[in-house]
Amino acid sequence: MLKTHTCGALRPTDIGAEVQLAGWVHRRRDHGNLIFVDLRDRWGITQVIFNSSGDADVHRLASSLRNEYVIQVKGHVRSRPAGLENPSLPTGEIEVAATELVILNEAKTPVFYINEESDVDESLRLRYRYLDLRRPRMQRNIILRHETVHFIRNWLSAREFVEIETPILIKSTPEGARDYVVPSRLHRHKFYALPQSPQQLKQLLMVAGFERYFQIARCFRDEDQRADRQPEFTQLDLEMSFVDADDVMQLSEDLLIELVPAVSEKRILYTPFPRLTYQEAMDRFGSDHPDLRFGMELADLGDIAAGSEFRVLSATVADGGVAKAICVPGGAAYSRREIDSLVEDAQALGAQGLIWIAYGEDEIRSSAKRFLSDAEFAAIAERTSARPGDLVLAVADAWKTTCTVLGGLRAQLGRKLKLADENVLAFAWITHFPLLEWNDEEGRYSATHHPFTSALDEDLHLLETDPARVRAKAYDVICNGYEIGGGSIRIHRRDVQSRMFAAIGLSEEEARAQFGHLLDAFEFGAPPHGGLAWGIARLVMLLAGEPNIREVMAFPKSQNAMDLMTDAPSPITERQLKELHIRLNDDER
RNA sequence: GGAGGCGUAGUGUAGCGGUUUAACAUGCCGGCCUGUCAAGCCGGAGAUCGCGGGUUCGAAUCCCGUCGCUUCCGCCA
Repeated sequence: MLKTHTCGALRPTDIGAEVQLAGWVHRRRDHGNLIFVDLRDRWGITQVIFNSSGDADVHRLASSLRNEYVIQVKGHVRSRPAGLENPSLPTGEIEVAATELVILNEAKTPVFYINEESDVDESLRLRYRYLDLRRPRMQRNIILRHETVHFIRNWLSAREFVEIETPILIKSTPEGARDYVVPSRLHRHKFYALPQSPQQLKQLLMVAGFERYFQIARCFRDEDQRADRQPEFTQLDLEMSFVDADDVMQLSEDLLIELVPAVSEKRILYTPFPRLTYQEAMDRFGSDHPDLRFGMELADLGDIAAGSEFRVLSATVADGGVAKAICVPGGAAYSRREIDSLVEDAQALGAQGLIWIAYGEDEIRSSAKRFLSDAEFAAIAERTSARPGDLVLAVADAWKTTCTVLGGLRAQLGRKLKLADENVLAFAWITHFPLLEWNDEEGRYSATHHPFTSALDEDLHLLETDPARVRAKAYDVICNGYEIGGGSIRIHRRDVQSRMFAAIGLSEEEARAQFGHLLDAFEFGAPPHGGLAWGIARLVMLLAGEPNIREVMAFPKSQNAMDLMTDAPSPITERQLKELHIRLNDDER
């Protein structure tokens, strides 16, 4: 070892010891005859002092040090003079008086500050990720991620789960997200796909009798990015046999409840985790992954709307739509411009329009001033608990549109008004998702979750007659407005799986071609099974209090899926293309 | 595929409603300095204002296009 101690280790009890440290020059303060160097490694910072009254060569060499030089120092530990301790450093009571100095490597001036927290252009950070990762924030986050994964592995291993790796080169299936594909050299014109998740493989592991499986699994989806979404990501993937939905939820809830205090300072708001049905989550919060750290719930104005002279309201309700509203505390003070921008936001979210009512101290301003009676304004205020000074935003539209628009505004205003306590994690379960969703584009139903999800026993008989009403044995775990994970009890019977494929418009032949391995397996004694998967980075992002997923990934991609450091994706050679039997279509470049 | 934001010395920003030597902070280089810890003081270098085109007597500034980063919608079994 080039060092006897880390830069975070030395304490007053070490005074007098001869030590050797190695690390990066975090900062230097050159007083001429006296040079202070803050030496940094992963574990901390130790002040090293070079004095011209000592070895002149060492002192001269020290004056050539610059930020981020990699050095090795030998010296003895001594206490700092009285009154000159640095209480903000764990090593602040001591310093190392250097007797020897080796410059292990010089460094160019960093392209951005490593030694202070400051905003840097994202593309620079990504291009020089190895420098970005030196910064304390990133070191903390990456280590937190390690601790999280480590805890999960130990916890599950202690409960007889087996970690099993599944292949990265698998079969492409057109259902679901767009696959990343890999051309085959040995098989002309054929392709592997990278897994969107190990879903089918873990089900086959249940058929294989492992009963309790998990994996920290890399997954790939060729879809566009979001702040919480990368094309390549890591899941905690988990599957169990002979369980029902409650068993899987309880186990992962227990894991989360023990994990959070073990790795973070965050407090879990509600235990046990509240359980909301999909219907209830949409009705009350306008989202299937609402932020439960604040209220601002959607109020139903159905009865008020039904009896109103205001046609926009009454006709919508008469046509089977709904009318709902949220109350924005203090919103009556918003300028007309701010309100107009909320109307625009609502339209961008899919609403035909947004009715706003500003309840002032002595007068009411409203976009529906001419259409609503005083009694109706009063009834709406009562229903939404609006007080003088508040702003009510109402939407009348189809149920789902109304809910998602108001849910979107609720999320946006919650952030703007800082209604959420950032030290808190509000976990909850969302259950009773619809099994199928109508896909307008393809003119057929598609699976809400995935086509291996089983229906509620009491709804299964509707699969052929009224598919939209079938609810799933599926559950999502949500936190602070993010979907952290989801899972389900799977179909384990061949006949039921065939009915499901038929319900999403897959012919027997197509099902056979795409999922034959699964159907076959179900004929060899598949046990009842279910599981779930968490997005590891999303969870760590919340634990770290970070606003986006890149902050907890060592080497994330940019929004257009590029690796700005290595410049991937990049062209390949003609020879590689030839081996892969691929000819590029230059017309499409 | 669509909508918005940003792009000015190494870095972070100001200047944008037309007239500047393109400003400030920090970093960088040099000098002074024996108790600093975001060290201090003095001096210096450093920017074809992302790129291309247009309007104008004159463009960092206005217009068009393009590239990069980012946020959102679509998409994400």
